[in-house]
Amino acid sequence: MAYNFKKIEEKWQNYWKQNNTFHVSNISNKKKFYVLDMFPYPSGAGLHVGHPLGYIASDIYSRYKRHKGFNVLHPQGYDSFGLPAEQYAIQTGQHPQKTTDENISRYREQLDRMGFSFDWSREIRTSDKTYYKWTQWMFLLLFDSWYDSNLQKARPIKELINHFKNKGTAEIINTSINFSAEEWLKFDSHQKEEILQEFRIAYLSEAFVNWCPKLGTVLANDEVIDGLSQRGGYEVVRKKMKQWSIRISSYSERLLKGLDKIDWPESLKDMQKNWIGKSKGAMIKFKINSSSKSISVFSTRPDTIFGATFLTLAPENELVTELTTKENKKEVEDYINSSSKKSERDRISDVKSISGVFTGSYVIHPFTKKLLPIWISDYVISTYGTGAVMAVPCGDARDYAFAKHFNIEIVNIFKDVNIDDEAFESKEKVQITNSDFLNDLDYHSAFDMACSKLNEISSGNKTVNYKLRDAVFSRQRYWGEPIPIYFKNDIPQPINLKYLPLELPNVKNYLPTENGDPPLGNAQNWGWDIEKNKVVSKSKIDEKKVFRIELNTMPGWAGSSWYFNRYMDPNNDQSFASKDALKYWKEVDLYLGGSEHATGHLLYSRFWQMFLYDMKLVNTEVYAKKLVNQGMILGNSALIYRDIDSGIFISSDSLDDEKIQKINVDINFINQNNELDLKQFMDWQPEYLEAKFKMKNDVFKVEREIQKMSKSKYNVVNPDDICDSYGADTLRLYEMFLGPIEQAKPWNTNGISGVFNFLNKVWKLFYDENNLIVVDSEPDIESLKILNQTIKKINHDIENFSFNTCVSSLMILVNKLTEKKCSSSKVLKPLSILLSPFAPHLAEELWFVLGNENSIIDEVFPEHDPNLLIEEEKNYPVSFNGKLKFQILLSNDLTKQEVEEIVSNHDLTIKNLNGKSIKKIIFVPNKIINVVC
RNA sequence: GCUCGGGUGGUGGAAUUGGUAGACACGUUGGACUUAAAAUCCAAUGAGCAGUAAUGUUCGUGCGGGUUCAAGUCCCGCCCCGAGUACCA
Repeated sequence: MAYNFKKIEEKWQNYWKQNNTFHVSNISNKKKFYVLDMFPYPSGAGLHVGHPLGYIASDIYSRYKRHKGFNVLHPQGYDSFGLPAEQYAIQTGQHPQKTTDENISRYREQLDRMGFSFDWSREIRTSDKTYYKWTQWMFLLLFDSWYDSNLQKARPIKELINHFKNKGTAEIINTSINFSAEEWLKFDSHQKEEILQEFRIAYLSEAFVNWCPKLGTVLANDEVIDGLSQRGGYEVVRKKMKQWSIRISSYSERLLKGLDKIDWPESLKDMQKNWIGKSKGAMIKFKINSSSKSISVFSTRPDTIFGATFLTLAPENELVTELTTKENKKEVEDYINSSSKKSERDRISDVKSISGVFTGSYVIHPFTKKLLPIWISDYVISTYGTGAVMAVPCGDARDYAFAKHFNIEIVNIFKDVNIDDEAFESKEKVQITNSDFLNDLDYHSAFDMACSKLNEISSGNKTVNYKLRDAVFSRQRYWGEPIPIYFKNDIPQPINLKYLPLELPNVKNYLPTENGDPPLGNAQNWGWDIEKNKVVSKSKIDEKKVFRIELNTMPGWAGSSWYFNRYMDPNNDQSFASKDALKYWKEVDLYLGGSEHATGHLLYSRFWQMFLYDMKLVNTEVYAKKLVNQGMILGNSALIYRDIDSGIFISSDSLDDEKIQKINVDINFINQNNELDLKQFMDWQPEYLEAKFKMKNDVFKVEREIQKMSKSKYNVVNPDDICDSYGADTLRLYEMFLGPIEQAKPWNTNGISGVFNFLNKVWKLFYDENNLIVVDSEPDIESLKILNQTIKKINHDIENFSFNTCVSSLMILVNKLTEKKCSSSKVLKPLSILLSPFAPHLAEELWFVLGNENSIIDEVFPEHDPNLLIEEEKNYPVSFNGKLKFQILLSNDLTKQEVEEIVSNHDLTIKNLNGKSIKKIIFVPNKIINVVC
């Protein structure tokens, strides 16, 4: 009988479905274990081979834990709000809800084929109103909260208002606003709200966006390539807009400290640490020469203050207009204009070109009272520190280059250091000179001294700065959660929690309105009636009873920042999850997903959970104890060149000196010789219908590049074909066999037949051409030994998420059993269970043919018998330098004397006591001896 | 640019974390079975040199240095590739 994977897989998938095998209860006397995957965004391209990599790994672990006797929660859902569905809606006019639903059912079909042990009764979708109701609810909590820096936690805004009523801003730290209780009571509602906005965790502020004037819309960074829009290749500028933001920066210190409490990969923690970017330094105030104002600067090197010879401001700095003198006005405006066309990333990463412009104004050095010129340069970023830099050319490479370029004075404050050619950036082994009271001090003492002197003359103080910025929360998009806020006389008002969800309205057009409003501006019914407490027609807005509703929607990260809590109790409509459910499941025990989320989702969700914890809504501040990163499966992308000036597409082999933009095209349009099918390409998107090409010998070649597999890169490979020709079990094993899960790797199917052969070999241990050949007799000792070795190794390797080596071990075992013709049920039974997490369909079938009636999933995972694992000693000589040389590796129980005896004996061999019996092998005279004869 | 990874045969990758580099697969070559092919099974397979052969020997983990009796593994300096870089998810 042959291995019929199709029949087997169908049979067991149906069995699991009919028996609710993977349904998990919140009530159990077993220990709980929560295994979570990062839920997918249901893109139109379907599930690609990269998605299952993590899901297979987590499924193996979940099934393993279940075999070990845990009550395992292993849910799945969809992060179903997002940009691509909206872009598709713009192109086709179809409602994103419709395409999202279609994509989800496609995903579900694909997921079902792979035999995952998900409990689908707990499925969630972020775009479902029963889900986003709670996202909106949490947003309003953020709106109605402030961060108390004294207590280091979030508190209800009401408590702050009470505090203002009684004490004004007294005792409130980390704020620049000051008023008394009496003053507070006299403020009108506008003024009060303005002040509260400085404290609310969700607040309105001006922030920069990518604005494309030609398309009349805000673009995501992903839609901008080399400063031009991906669609059409138009100019994009940075423009200020009123935006909702989340004050995540107030949690900087806790987010940093919290890293110590979680078992996440060190590299990922490092990334978050650096992203939060804590640095110690000083806030230094420089008085402006020509006005009463001053410029505050954050510097990590207050010790070098006497080396400061100018100040540099970001072009966006609010003081720029005021500081610019008449003579410099045109130059400054031109400069600001040109830098608004550069992306922030380009500005920071371009270290080679030096640009800047003098404002014409000066500040006064707090100690020397010398005048320092104020310059503007776009390497200074408005969102880091104060958007102004104290430039010390002798101690900073960038300032040095800037000063040389513009002929600004350079003062050397480092004793015995030559700075003729470059700045001296080290803090170590140097004394300060030329610096008045800091002379002869080292870095640390000078740092402290400078800070205390600044404090004395009220020109600054020691401070800590974080790079982490508040998170912009508004999107000028349709397909996202509506923000449950209406505006009464321009004051944002929360919609009462009772009336959530605020449902996403229908619109005729998913593009921004003619006057530049977000797509929700197209909604007819988008007024909030405060008497009826419901949405009414916009035409009824009268600013008395009916008010306009916020037009922006929430970003993708809103719904994904708390979803792990929802799985615990997904159908609850009284709360986001019941207290009992939250208490039982508590937190995620194993979270599996890509490291590309390191500074996005994985930081936002930690913040969100901390906030919920502060609000006493969850029981733990840490939502995922352990995180394992799955490396990305990379795709082989195809890119074509577009001439920026003419818009003509250029074949990759006929590029001259054109300035080009690279565009990803669908890999399905490319043949084996990397040639593009022009017809398919032109039909692909409306804007390419009229495309013109520069070709060579009538063919158009593309460039190939390895990139992450993603719909936006059009390089997606589906797993369906592999399920069709080899089956899900083969796919599962193969994806694991490809390499360690943490490692990124390009997709290829070269070795898949090896894994398929393995499953066939397993099958042949049970069946010959016609019959079941399993026998009850005792197995031979060698088969038993290797079985026990494998059991030991697999237990160890699963716990360490080393699934690729598990597969290898299984292969070795099966090869051995085949060689030994071992068909004893005493070996095949444990083999089936070992196989179960990896190839669950086949394992179930084998378990069944061995005469068992119940699913294999609740069988106890085998433990090895230590008596069968006594290591054999291996003997072999080593030689080098033309002479025979022996290494004697000693076990701990050999004495020196015994060693000498062995050495003196000329009949030497080397004993390799194989790792287990001796832990560490160290050199002479302790445990290793080299002997030359 | 900055932060974090990675680089081992023709290919994917092993290597008990400093102790026999190349497990397990793929591919390739040869053989068995077959009229033939597919499938399956067996054998060889890092490169070079010597030898009919068993075998011996040199070189080999991106590049250049270093530490060590011993380095794929640790340290210093480079090169290349990937991810993220604050509105893709």
